[in-house]
Amino acid sequence: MIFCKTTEYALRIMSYMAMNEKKLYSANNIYENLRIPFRYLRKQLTILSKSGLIFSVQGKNGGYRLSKNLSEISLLDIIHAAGDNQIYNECFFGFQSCAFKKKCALHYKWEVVIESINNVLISTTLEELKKTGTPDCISKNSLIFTKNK
Amino acid sequence: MIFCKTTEYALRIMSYMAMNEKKLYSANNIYENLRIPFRYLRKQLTILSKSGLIFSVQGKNGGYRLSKNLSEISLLDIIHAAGDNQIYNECFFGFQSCAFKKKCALHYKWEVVIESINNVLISTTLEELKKTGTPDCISKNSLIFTKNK
DNA sequence: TTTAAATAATACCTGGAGGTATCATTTATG
DNA sequence: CATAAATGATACCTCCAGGTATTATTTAAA
Ligand code: SF4
Ligand code: SF4
Repeated sequence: MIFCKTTEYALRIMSYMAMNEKKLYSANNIYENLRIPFRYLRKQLTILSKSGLIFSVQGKNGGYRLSKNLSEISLLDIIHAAGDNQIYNECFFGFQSCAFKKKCALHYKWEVVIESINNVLISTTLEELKKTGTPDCISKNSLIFTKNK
Repeated sequence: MIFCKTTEYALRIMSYMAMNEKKLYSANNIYENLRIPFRYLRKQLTILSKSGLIFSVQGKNGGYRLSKNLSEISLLDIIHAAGDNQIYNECFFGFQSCAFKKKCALHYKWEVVIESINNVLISTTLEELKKTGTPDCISKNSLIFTKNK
């Protein structure tokens, strides 16, 4: 699945919030739509707030709102904001670095894969996602995971 | 890093053993070259044996040997043999399946990435790896991780 | 000014991946 | 046949991602 759950959650949340960049989304609202375990969701939202990609408004009628333009938030930004510092290493076998001139059969093949991943993550912004309306898809999909608060 | 450690270990082990398909490799030999934590390595070797990709010879001078032709062992085979049942899901957000006609902006973009991963895993066999001599690279690289038995 | 609805902080619980430790079994060889 | 060198089986340890629980703080609005 490539991303860890927490990162996936962050991607879902941010994509959902991209629906309406002006709106203040409460944790409750997000929970109702994404069905991410409530208390964990709350925790992640504060983490995302601290990252600066969104900001929070406390008190009654509070919530969260994007703090940048959609076009200024890439998927990679979100991944980092979620605290996922995983680097998409280029060695297929997971070695830190290859000290050898002669590369194995996988080296270049895999480099292409890694680059295509990074390319998607860097070049795709929330703006692009909004156009095709992901969040709707997301919220409906998540109804599969029926959980109680 | 895409693969879990255990899977990485399996890939390293099998690639190393592909160097000489006739040879019986002892756990000690593999340890000396790959520096995978010894007892864990032992455990993984028995798992790989049970999977059928390699077989073990017990007793003095025993060890492990590939039980198929190099061309018959793909990277995906190895991953499965290592007990890694992860399916390379096509939904970027990690949803099980998309019940919607209208796909989000990431759907096709990501499908391409996933397919390229699966393509490498399915189409690359140990035969191909042997040609370029990965194992040497692997063994030298692993000396970085100096551990004691 | 009190209350209720929201977020913040903090500490704890849990399962499973990765790693250890110990003992049992197999077998070549002197 | 005794020994040493190998693998097999099993049980345990440890850390951390993911998830819970509790209490504190902020603020709109009745
Ligand atoms: S040559 Fe192969 S083993 Fe060495 S760094 Fe590249 S992918 Fe990894
Ligand atoms: S359309 Fe988007 S959210 Fe829906 S399954 Fe495809 S990638 Fe996932």
